[in-house]
Amino acid sequence: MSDIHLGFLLTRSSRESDQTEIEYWAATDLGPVLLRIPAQRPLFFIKQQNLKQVQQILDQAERPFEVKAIELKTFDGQPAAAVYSSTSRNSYVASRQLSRAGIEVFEADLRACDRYLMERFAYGGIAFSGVLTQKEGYLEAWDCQLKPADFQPRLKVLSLDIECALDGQLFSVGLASGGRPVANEFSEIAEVLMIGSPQADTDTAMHWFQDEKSLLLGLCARIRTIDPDLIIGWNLINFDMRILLERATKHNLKLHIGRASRAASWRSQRNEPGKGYVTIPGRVAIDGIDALRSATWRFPSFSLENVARTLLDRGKKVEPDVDDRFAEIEYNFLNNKPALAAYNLEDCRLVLDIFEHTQIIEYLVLRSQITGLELDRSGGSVAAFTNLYLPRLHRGGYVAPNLPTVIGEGSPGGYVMDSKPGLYRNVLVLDFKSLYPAIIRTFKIDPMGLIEGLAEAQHSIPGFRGARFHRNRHYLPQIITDLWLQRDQAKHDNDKVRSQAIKILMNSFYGVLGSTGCRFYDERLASSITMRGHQIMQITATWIEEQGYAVIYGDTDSLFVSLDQQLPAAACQQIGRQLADLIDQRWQHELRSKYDLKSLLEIEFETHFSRFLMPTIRGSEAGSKKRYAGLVIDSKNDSEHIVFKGLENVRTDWTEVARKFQADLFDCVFHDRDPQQIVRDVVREILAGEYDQMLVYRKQLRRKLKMYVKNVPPHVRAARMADQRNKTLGKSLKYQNRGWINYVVTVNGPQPVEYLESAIDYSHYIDKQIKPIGDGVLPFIDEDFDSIISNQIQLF
DNA sequence: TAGATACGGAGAAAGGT
DNA sequence: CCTTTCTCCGTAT
Repeated sequence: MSDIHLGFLLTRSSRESDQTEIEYWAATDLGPVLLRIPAQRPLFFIKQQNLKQVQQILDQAERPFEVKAIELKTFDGQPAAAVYSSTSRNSYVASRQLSRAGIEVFEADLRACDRYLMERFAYGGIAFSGVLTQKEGYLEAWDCQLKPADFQPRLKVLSLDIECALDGQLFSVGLASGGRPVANEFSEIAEVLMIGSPQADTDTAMHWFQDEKSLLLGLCARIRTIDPDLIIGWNLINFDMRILLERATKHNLKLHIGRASRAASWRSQRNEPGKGYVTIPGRVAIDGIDALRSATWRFPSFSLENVARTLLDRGKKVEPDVDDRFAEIEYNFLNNKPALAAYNLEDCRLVLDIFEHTQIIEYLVLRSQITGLELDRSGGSVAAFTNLYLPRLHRGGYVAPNLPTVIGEGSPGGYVMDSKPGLYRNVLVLDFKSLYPAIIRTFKIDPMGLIEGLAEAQHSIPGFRGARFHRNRHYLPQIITDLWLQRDQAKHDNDKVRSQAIKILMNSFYGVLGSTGCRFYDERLASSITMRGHQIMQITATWIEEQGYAVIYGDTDSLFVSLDQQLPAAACQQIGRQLADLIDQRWQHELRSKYDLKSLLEIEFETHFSRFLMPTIRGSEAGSKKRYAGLVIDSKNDSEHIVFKGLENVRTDWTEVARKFQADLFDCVFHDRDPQQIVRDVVREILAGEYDQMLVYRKQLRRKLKMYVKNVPPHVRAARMADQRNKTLGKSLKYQNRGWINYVVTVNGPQPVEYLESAIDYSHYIDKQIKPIGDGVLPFIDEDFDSIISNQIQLF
C-alpha cells in the first residue's frame, strides 16, 4: 500500500552509517509509524570566493564531499556555494576544518532532521507516502516522501512516577492513565510495579519483582506493551528518568522503553551535572513543570502538592520535610507496601489531572504545529523563529547569517514615562494592542528587508540606528499578519489555548531579534522596533494632552490618562472610546502622509480606574514607575476589585501580614474611610503575637549557597544556619543548590522557620514591613504613620 | 536544546567625615 | 556615624 497517510511528528533523529538516514516517529490513526528517509546529504554553505581554498582543504581530508555553486547569496551580497557531505559527521568535520582555516561557513549547525522539515514547512502535522511495512507493534515507511498537513493526533498518554530511597535505590514505579486527559486514547491504567513478595491485601493492581534489576526489566516490558506516545510526570526528566537510567546503568542494562524496543538515552546539560535531556525513540517524555512554565503558568511553588492544591483543590495540606518524606516512603516500603503503592499511584493521578485541567498537551501540540518545535522542547524561541524564517529566506535568495561576533551598544527597551504621583479619581488606561508586532507589520521590520532596504535607500522605509527597510521584500510582517489573523479567529472561536500559543510566539519575535543567541540578531532591527515604540508613545501622549487631558504615566505600550474628578463612569468610558478612535485615526493619517504606509497600530481603551494611586519613590518627591494601584468597578456584576501592580501586595518576597495590610489600607483609602483604626490594629496585633504565622519571609536562593560571597543577605544567612543545623543533625542539606527559603527575623537576626529558636523581632516587622506601606499611602490623605501609632510605639 | 530591557526597594558593603 | 554604591530579588511590559 502506498497511499497518503496523515500523522503528527513525535521524535526526530538521524542514523549515521556510511550514509545519513533521517528517522521520524509519527502518531497516526494507524498507530505509530517509523518514517525512514535514507541517503540524505547534509550540507552547509560557503562563499564562492573561497571555492578553491575549500576544495583544497577538503581534498586533503579524504572525506567524500561535493561543492556546488548555487543561486543564493550571503547578507553581505557574496554569491554562495553549497558543500554536501555523505554523513552529518563528515559535514561537521568539514565545517570545523574550514572554520579553523578562517573560512566562514553558513548554516553548518542545522541538524539534517530539522532542516528536512524546515525546508518543507512541515510543523508537527505531516502527510507522507511510501510503502508501509508491518513490524512488531508499529508500521514502517521506507524511503517516504513527506509534506505538511493538518492533523489532530489522538495521543496515548502515560503518567509515570517512581519511589526510591534517598540514594536512588528503587522501591516502586507507578503507572497511570485513563479517560481523564482529553486527548488520551487509553482506557484506565492504574498499577504499581514494586519490589517485594506478592501481597494479597492491596487495593492497587500490583506487579511484584524480586529485585531492582527485574523491576527495571519489567518496567521496560510494561511500557512497551502499553506503548504510549507521551510519558508524563512531575520533574520527570531530572528525577524519575535520570534515576531510572542511572539504576539501569548500575545493573549494566539499557532501558529499552522506546518504540521498536530501542533504548532511552541521556545527555547532560552543559555545566549542570545531574540535569539533562532524555531521548526515547518514538515517545516523548514531558515534564509537567517545564511544560506549564512554557505556557506561562506561574505558581509560588511548583511542587506537585502546591500545584495540585491550587488547580484541583487536592493534595496534602502541608508539604513534608524531604527527609521525613523519604523516611516515610522507606518505612512504608519495609512495612506497608499497600500504603506506598497507593501513595505512588496518587501522584501519577495528580499529574494526569493537572495535565487535563490545564490542557497543557493541547497547548504543546498547538505550539508544535505552529513552530515546528518538538513537543518536549521548552523555551526555544530562537529555534522557533529560525524554523519559520530560514526557509523563506532561502526562497528570497539568501543563506542565513551566522551568530553575531561583535556586539555594539545594544538596543534600548520600552519607554517608561516619568509619572505624576497622586491620589486620583477617574484614570483611563489606553493600551496599544501587541505594539511590537504591530510595529513590525507596519514599518516592515525584517532581517532580509533590512539588507534589501539599505540597498535601495530611495524608496525604503526609515528605521533607527541607520536602518532602512524594503517596502515589499520581507517575510516577518507577513508571518506575523498570518498569526495575527489566526489569533483573531481563535479568539472568535473562544479557543483560549490556541490564542495563548499564538500570543506567546508573536511576542517572542522582538526578543529574538534582540538576542545575540539568534543568527538574525541585528541592533538595527531591535532598535527600529523599540525606538519607534518610544516615538509612538511620546507623540500619542501629546495628542491626548492636546485634547485637554493629563497623561500621568505610561509604560512601553500603555498610557494612563487622568480625567475630571466629577465625571460619572459612563462619561469616562465614552471618553476612553473616543480617545482610542481618535488616536487610531491620527496614526492612519500620520503614517500615510509621512511614510506612505498603512498604519496597523491599534490602541484599545482597556480600563477605567474610578480611584487610582501613583506613589512616589520611597524618600523622594518623584513619581514611581512600574508601581501603582487602582479601583475598578464592574457595573455588570455590581462588584469591584483593586488592581495592584509592582507594589508590595504582589511581591512574593514580602510577608503575608504586609501584603494583607496594604490591601486593607488601599481599600480604606479608595473608599474614603479613615485608615487610622486599621493601622493601629495591625500594629497592636503584631505586638500581641496574633500574626506570628504571617511574619514569614519567603525568598528564592537563585544561586548556589557557596556563591554568595560579595555580601550575605538575610535569606542566605537563614539558609546557611539551616544547613548548618541539618549537618549537625545528620540530615540532608537542603539549601546548597538553589531553592526556596522561609525565614523569620528574630531578635538574633534571620532564622529559618524549621529551626526558629529566638523571639520574633516585632519591631522589625512594624518598622520594615508595615511602616513603609503606610508611608506610601498616608501622605496622600494628609496622614502620617508615625503620628497615628505614636502612643503605641512607646511600648517597645 | 540562547526571547528582551527597565525599574524599585532592602540590606550589606564600601567610602567619607 | 552617615552617605553612597553595590548586590540581590522580584516585578512590569
